Amino acid sequence: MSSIRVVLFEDNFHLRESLYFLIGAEPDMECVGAFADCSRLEEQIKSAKPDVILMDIEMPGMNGIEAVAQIKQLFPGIPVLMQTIFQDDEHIFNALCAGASGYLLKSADAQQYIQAIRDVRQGGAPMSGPVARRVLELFQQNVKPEVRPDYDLTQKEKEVLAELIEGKSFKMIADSLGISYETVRSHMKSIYSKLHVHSNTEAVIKALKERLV
Amino acid sequence: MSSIRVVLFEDNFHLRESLYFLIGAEPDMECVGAFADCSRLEEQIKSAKPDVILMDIEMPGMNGIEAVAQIKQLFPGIPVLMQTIFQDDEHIFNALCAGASGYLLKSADAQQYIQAIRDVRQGGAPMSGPVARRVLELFQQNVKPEVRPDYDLTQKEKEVLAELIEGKSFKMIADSLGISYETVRSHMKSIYSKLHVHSNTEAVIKALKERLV
DNA sequence: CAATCCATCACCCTTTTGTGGGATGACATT
DNA sequence: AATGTCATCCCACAAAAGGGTGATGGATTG
Repeated sequence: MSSIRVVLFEDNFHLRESLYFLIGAEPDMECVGAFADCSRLEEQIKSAKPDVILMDIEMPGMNGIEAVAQIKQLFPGIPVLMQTIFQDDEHIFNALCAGASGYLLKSADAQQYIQAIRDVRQGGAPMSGPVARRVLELFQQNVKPEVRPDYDLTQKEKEVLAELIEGKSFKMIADSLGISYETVRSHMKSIYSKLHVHSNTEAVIKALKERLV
Repeated sequence: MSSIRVVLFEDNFHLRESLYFLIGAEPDMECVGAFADCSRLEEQIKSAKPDVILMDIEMPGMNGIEAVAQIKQLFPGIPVLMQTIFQDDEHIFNALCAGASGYLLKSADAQQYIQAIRDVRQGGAPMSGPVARRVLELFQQNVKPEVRPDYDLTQKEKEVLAELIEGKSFKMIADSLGISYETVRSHMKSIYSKLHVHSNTEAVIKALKERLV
């Protein structure tokens, strides 16, 4: 693979310089930008065309969390690696919700930084040990392990339901599943009777709330 | 720290033996149990007193996901590392919800296994790269109470929408809000235009997915 | 005070859904 | 061979929802 293009945002001058040289020293990486703030985020990224962005959370002006949210909107494909001294839930939670692809504590050593950049580039999600554990715990708390009831829907019924919660009308469903309008209506009837509902809307609500599809 | 006591559950004989010797060969680990199934889960663990459990997902009898759920109930302090060939959402999601502390793909090499065991012992949550990424994505999808787009819905519009996602029909909404059917329709029209949707169903989907109410 | 926005309601017409039938062939089980 | 389930389709009628237009009074605000 060609060289990994890294851009970093870090307000501390010394740390920024250190990272810059650290990255530059790796044979498979180059640091194509190092900025002290996100004042011109969009153009900075546009011109640097990075493969990976290293973002400090605490910065003057726009902070790293707002920045990652904005990056995810403008350049959804570029993974953002957060680096911070904070390891409290609030910061981790917010950064990850904003779309970060990894979360490094500044206690990490040089080799961990480098490895994390490679990881995130290759589709991983590098996180310091304790952070990864916290993510799992937050996940386990927030995403209820609720066992999903099974309503004995057949395969086709599930397909129809899945299309329905895409917001499609019967006609559109018929079209995209390649079956006739009447068949869709048939399936809907049996879905209703299995879910004990009497409308399109109720079925969608039940399906979404109970994660049936 | 004293030696890390590992118990492993793996139905494949060769893999089980390999892991057994692999772990035994490490100076800071010992494999204090290697079982082909979870038939006597509780006593096996009780007598082995492991620090870490390595659990295969696909096994005859009780599968790894049920097993981890049970372990978490009986021995909440012992971290469980899942190992599997599956990397689909369903398996990852279920395993993590059940309480796993890590998730290894069987494509991992020997050193990754060993490192993962050390990690999980030290409070980390080792996950193979793609799995970690999926966990983050699932997390980002499921846990986001923060970002709520605002569509400038008026108070009454919100009320109507709230009733709608209860599964009520326009008539029922009119009734319970004490306004006329036509007024409900009026509100619906303006909700549609604000949410940029064209049906009852789509509005409900958008409202539920974006937690508008 | 004029301009807006909101909540309220009405009427008309079209399209989509809900509900009740019924029919066919494929396939699996008994 | 009989039974059952599933996916497929059709018809008919009624109910519900979608879309357009417009009207009223009240509250807010520039």
